[in-house]
Order: sequence, then C-alpha cells, then structure tokens
Amino acid sequence: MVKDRRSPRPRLTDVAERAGVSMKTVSNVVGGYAPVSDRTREKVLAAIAETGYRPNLSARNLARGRSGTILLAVPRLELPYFASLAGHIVTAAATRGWTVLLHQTDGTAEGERAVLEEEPSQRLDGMIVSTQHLRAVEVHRTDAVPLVLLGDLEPHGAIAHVGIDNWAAGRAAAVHLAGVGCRRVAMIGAGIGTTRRDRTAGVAAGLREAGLPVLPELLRPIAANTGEEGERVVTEMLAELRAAGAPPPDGVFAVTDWVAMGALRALHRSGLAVPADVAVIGFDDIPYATSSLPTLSTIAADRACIADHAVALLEEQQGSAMDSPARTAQRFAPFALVPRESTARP
Amino acid sequence: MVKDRRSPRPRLTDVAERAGVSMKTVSNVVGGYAPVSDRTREKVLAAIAETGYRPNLSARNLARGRSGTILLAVPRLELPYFASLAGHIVTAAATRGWTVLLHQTDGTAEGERAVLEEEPSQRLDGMIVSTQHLRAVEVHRTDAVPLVLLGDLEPHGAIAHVGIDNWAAGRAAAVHLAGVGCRRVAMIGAGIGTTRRDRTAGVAAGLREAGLPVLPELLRPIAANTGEEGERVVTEMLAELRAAGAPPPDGVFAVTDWVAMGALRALHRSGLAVPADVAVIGFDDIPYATSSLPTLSTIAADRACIADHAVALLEEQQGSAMDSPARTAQRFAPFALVPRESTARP
DNA sequence: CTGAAAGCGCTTACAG
DNA sequence: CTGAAAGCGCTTACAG
Repeated sequence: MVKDRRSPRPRLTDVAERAGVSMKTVSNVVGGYAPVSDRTREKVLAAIAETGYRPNLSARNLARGRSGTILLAVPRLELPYFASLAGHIVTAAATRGWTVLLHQTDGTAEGERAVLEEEPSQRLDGMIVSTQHLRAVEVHRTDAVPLVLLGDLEPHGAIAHVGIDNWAAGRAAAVHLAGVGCRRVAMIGAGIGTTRRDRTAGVAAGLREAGLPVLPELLRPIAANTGEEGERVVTEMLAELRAAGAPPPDGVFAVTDWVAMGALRALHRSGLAVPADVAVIGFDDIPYATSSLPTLSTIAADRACIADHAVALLEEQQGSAMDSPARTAQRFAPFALVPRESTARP
Repeated sequence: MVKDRRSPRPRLTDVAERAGVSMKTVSNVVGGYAPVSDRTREKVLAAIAETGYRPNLSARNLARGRSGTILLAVPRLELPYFASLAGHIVTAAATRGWTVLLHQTDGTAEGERAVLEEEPSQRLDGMIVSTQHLRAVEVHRTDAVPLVLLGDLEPHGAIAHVGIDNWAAGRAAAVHLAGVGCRRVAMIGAGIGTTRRDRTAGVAAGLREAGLPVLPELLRPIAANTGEEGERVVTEMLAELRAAGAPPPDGVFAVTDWVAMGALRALHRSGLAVPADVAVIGFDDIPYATSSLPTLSTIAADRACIADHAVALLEEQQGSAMDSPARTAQRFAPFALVPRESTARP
C-alpha cells in the first residue's frame, strides 16, 4: 500500500463524510459508545478501512477528560520479575486505552515514599505501585488519583491491593522442603519478621505444621534482596554456626531467586553440595532460575493475573467516589511451586 | 497541603488570570516557547505554584499535532539487558515530554517484522526498535514515522541506528581471553557467522590478532540466546570434541550472559573447572552476572548513552524531511570489559 | 515582549 | 438510532 506522505492523517470527519453519516455515528462505531445499526456500522467500517483512519488519542482523552496514562512504579526494571510484570501490565493497560508511564523506586523506602507523595509531573488516570518497604498503613492518599498497591502487604482494607497469597506460598515452600527431608530450614531475606502474613511467616507456619522447628539462628534478615547480600549473609550464617559447633542447615528458603543464587554461591564455597547436603528454594521464577547451578526450585506467581487485576481495579476506580469498594479491594492471584534440581532428592 | 477534591484541576487560563497576564504568556513560560521578561516570569511561576498547575499533555499534544508517545520494541522485557535499556529510554523520553509505549517482539524475526510493518493501533511520534534477526537492508520504511534501530546491524547508511561497536567489543573480549592464556577459544551464540561486523566477527579478529587460531569446530551457532540453548550446545560441542579425540576449549566467548550461564552449567557437568580449565566471558553485564558460580566476566554497554542517542535521534527526525541526516545517522555508545571470576587466573 | 482568537480532533449532552 | 454544536485545554500564527 503506497501512502502519500504529504496527505494529512484522516480524521473522524473524513470518515464520516466518506460514509455519509455524522461524526457522532463514526465516533460511536469506533469507541463503541452507543449501539449503531448493522447497515450503518458496515458503511462506517468500510470508510475506516478505505481511509486508514486511526483515532487521535490526545483528542479523545482531552474530550473525555482523562489523561490516558497510568503510572507503574517498580523497584528496578532490571529485575526480571518486575520487568515481566511490567510487560503484562502494559498489555492489560493497552486493552483499556492506557499508556503506561514507567517509574523506578530503586527498591528503597524513600523511592517508594517519593512516588506516592510527590506531585507527578503530568496528570495520571491512576497509579500502580509495587512496594517492598512501605507498609500499607503508612500510605496516605494525597489526592483522588486511583491507586493500586502491589506486593507483600498486610491486609488492612484501606487501599486497593493485589498480589499472591504470600503466606500460602511460603507455607507451600516449607512443606516442599519438609517433603524432601529437610529438618533444619534457614530463611534468608529482607523483611524477615516484619509482617505477620508475609512469605517468611508462611514458611514458619509450614515448618511447624510439618513438625519442624523454627530455629532463630537460621532466620537471617538481609539489607537488600540481591545476590550479593544473599551470599554475604549465608556465608556469615555458616561461619557462625560452625563457630558455635552447630550443624549447617539442610534446607534454605530464600525470599527471592536472586537471593537464592547468592545462597548457592555461599553454600558451594563452604563445601556444601546442593541439593545433596542442602536443598534450596527461591521465589519469583526468573528466567535465570533454569540456568543456575543447580537449577532453582521456586514459587511462580501468575503475573498476568496480577497485572489484569491491578489494571481492572484502576478502571473500576475511575470517577468513582473515594468510598467506592474498588478503592479498597484486595485481590489475590494464583501461584505455583516449581520443583527443580536445587530441591531434587532421590 | 490539603486539597479540595471537588475543585477542578487548574488550567492555563486560571494561572493567567491569577498572574494578570494572557494565556499565551503563561504558555511561553511553561513550555519555554518564547522569551519572557524576568518580572513577568516570576509572576507566572508564583501563580503556578499557588494554583498547583500542571499541564494537560493531551491538550498540548493535540494542539502541537503530535501524539506524545513513542514506541519501544524489545525482544522480551524479562531480559534484564532490555529491561534496563527500557528504563533508560523511558527516562530520556520523559525529558522530551514523551511517553513510551512498550512492545515485545518475543525475539523472533516475525515479531520484529510485525512491529516494523504493521499499522500501529495509535499514532506515534517515533519508534525505537531493537532488532536481532532483521538485517537493516530488509527494513523497509512504510511511512514517515521517525525510526531508530538498536542492535547489531551492519552499517549501511539507510536507517538511523545506535548501538555499541560490537565488533570492537568482541575483539576486546578475545584479547582478554588471550591475555589470560587461552589458546583454543570457542564462540557460542545465535547469529554466529551471519554478519560481518558483529561481536563474533570481532572475537575472530581479536583471536587472529593475538596469534590464535579460529577453529571451525569451536564456532557454535545456537537457535536462541537463552541459558538452555547455551547449555545444550556447549554440552553437544564437548561431546563431539571428545568423540573426535580433540581437547576441549580453554576459553569460551558467549554472545550473551544468559548463554554464558548455560555454558557454565555444561562445563561443570562435564567436569571442567571455570576458570581453571576454561575461562568464560559473556556479554551484557546483567545483574545476575555477579551471582553466578563463578561470577561472570562480561562486556558492559553504556545503556544510558544508547538510550540518550536513540531518543535524541528521534527528536531530530521530528518534522524533518525524509532525507534529513537524522534519518540515517549511525551513533555509537561506549562499552567496558568487566573482568570477574570466570576469567580470573593467577 | 504581550494579547485576542482560531484551531488541533475528538466526545457528549441535547434535540430529534 | 442519528445530527448539529459546544467544549475539552492547550499552541500558534497574527497583530500589536
């Protein structure tokens, strides 16, 4: 199809003229705003095809009084879990005519606070914010912009929130470790002990359920969920246990696959074999979980489902009163435990 | 600051009224379109601060005849290299008032072709497309939408392109491997042997320069740049060499860190120690390169620089004729070789 | 350096 | 189910 570069883009008027109907009717067909007779619809669709018309979203948004963009804040896009989530959110948002403005909080409490409290540089139809540090009770709504929180939050009912049931996922991981024979399970990760219903709390519950102890010396909070930190803390833990004459753990739960990769390094350097001596399970199912040595057992959240829920909740909040149920809804997405080499025992 | 939720958002008119000037003047201050006297500017800025005014981008874009959005196509957002690049591009685009529409090609030739040839669903001020399969000569411009290609392209001068000098980077990797004593270097990766100035061609040149042979049996193209493929192909190569009574390589160049991680697995399973028996170097410097066993030496591209160049080229192409130099400019960003454990020898 | 006014391309009461 | 017209909030010649 050859196009004349100098001819201006076709507008709604051009389509209307060609189809012999009013702009309003074309608008109704394109936007699905009101029912149109089949005959008219066909004429309009033909005219759209002939002219190659595509709507001008700026004009549409201006007329409808919305910005057409939502903001998505994640710790770092470089982390595959969040990148993947972002991809799904972009897709879900596009379905509703939204463009996603990406924002990175750098995974710090200040970064999270900033995006929630500072004035955005442009108008937004809504915000999806993935928090790691900020507790939901600390989030104060500064205005009426629709907001959905993602992540590991305590259910408190004041702000819309979507995530997986981290507690249940942690519990499943613990049951899996117990099932492959672990008796001394260590937990490594940021946020350990801070919330009541998070993944590490679930692990503890799962261990108790399996009749295993939750040993304080094996609970290791870390400063950041990175591989380096995971390696450092596990190395430290092994040294302390050795010094105390205590045996090493025979199972490790890491809050994140990246942390688990660091744990793998630390265990290897201490001469412990995975999974023979120590079984290791991570969380997130990043692409690299299948390329580590050994491959990593992990918990995989249904990220597409999380994305759909989040964007849907934003849509339900559009124009709704501050006390609408969509403002405070809590939605859960499913997860799956993916067993791989790091917990494979005969 | 308490805000009345029911009061409508302040507009340019409101600011103008408050400052006692015309809309045009406020517009000039906000957009920097024309010089304004210091005294007037101050009055306007004060009024903006008092009203909490923020521009409506839909209205601005409509008036200026642009869409305010550019499209960025990457193979998969889950790959940290591209996620990081996307983050930088979002930042660079925001500086120029652009919102980035994210698109994933899935890393396939069809996906790349589709985004370049199909009609976008909305109007775009430009496109940045990261290609892996499509050769630049195959890219046919279907319309006047500004376009910048990213990736490993042959310089041909017909379409704007930004990337690092992959050939030089490959050469640097080869020189590094030679420097740590490698004599039999294998190359693993998709696209091997397809282009003349790409990273693997650079590796070959670097090896020759160091007086080392480029051994055909050590050149291994793979179907996709993934860890699984890297592991499969290296395993296969080692088996073939063994069967032929040939020694294994003592150095491996992988086109991607992820492929290198797969190579690490294959080497380990074949009983070869890294770096003692085989030195391994990857490409991209993904965050996990510091968490693999051993940590991965790699080539790090200056992604912020790539992003800046790409967005700047798009801006230069705005409204310019099809024969403007920005339509065909080639720009290079710097890179660095990052030595880690996988090539560390005493 | 500043003003008054037209226009960007849509949507949406309102009237039929 | 369809039309004619106002309006969304900006920018930009044009005139001063």
